[in-house]
Amino acid sequence: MFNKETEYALRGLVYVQIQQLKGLKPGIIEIAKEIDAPLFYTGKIMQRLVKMGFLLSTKGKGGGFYFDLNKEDLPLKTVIQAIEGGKAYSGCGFGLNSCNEDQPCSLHEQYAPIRDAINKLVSLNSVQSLARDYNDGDDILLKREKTID
Amino acid sequence: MFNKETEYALRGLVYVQIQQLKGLKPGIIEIAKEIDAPLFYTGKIMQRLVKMGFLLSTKGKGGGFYFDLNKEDLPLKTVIQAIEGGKAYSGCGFGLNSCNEDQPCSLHEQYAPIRDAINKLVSLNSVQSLARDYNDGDDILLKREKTID
DNA sequence: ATATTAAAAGACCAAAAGGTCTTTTAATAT
DNA sequence: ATATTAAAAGACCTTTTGGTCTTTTAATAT
Ligand code: FES
Ligand code: FES
Repeated sequence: MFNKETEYALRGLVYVQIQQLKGLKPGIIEIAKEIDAPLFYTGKIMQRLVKMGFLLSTKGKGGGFYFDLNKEDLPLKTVIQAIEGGKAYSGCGFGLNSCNEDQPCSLHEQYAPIRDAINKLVSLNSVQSLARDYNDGDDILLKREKTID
Repeated sequence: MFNKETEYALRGLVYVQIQQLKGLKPGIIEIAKEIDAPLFYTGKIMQRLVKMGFLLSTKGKGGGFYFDLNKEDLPLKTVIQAIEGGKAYSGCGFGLNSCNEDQPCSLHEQYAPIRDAINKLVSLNSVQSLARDYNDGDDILLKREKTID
């Protein structure tokens, strides 16, 4: 669905928000462990997210990542677009030059509603809404135990 | 949506089928030009498809690519899976360990129907059905003229 | 036979994605 | 002030994806 960087970014952001709801400010080591992502890579990605302005951080003792409470909710789409670019889920399913209604490909009629649904999903869901959902009970959002076979 | 190799493969297969309906047997040079893909890369991909048993080819004069008429229609999904592997559109939208109903993530309820729709689309549409649709009139399946700006 | 044609095989290359690690900078606590 | 802590910066590496090109093999036509 998404590439690794986007996946780790979304999971990391949601994890930070979950902790923030508990009044905590997690660091890279904790985040990487909890979202089950490579430590240094997670660090790099979180730093990129800070530079992009999606969240804040402080260095030193007691430091970590946190959200500016004055900012509005961050839709998944905003993060996805910032990392993967606008082409994600905006183009033709068949790889033609940008999909449109006037010159639809054979798959357009079937694909367009799917693409619209994906767009809706990532627009309506935010880092904050997912974190709130998570807080409501289930503990399987970020890291799932591998089923024993 | 798909990676380049899958895109070129699908376009190439559909193009071969379209030509076959006209009694023709296109070669790499023609295919690459018509589907607007890199010549040598197209060649490599078409060869891989032959080796995978999706279509046939003959060398030498009058040679080219064609389908075994005795075989049944080739669903897009079969091609996609052969190239990109089974993980495509079978996993969790959030990157957890394989999506399932028992331990759904926060997005599962919204994502599952989308994933199912994609699966249905690539299962119900085949190289042959797309080629037949194409033959019905519109000429924009494989290569679209860039709109003048 | 042999010249021609076109796919098959495979070596090779470039860019992007994914990932690791060290050094530097900025907080905080003592 | 200085030791400690943790993010920032950035060099570096590996794998995958995407792509190019040459050589070989197998058809066909003369
Ligand atoms: S034109 Fe191909 S999906 Fe819209
Ligand atoms: S468990 Fe995440 S989409 Fe199904």
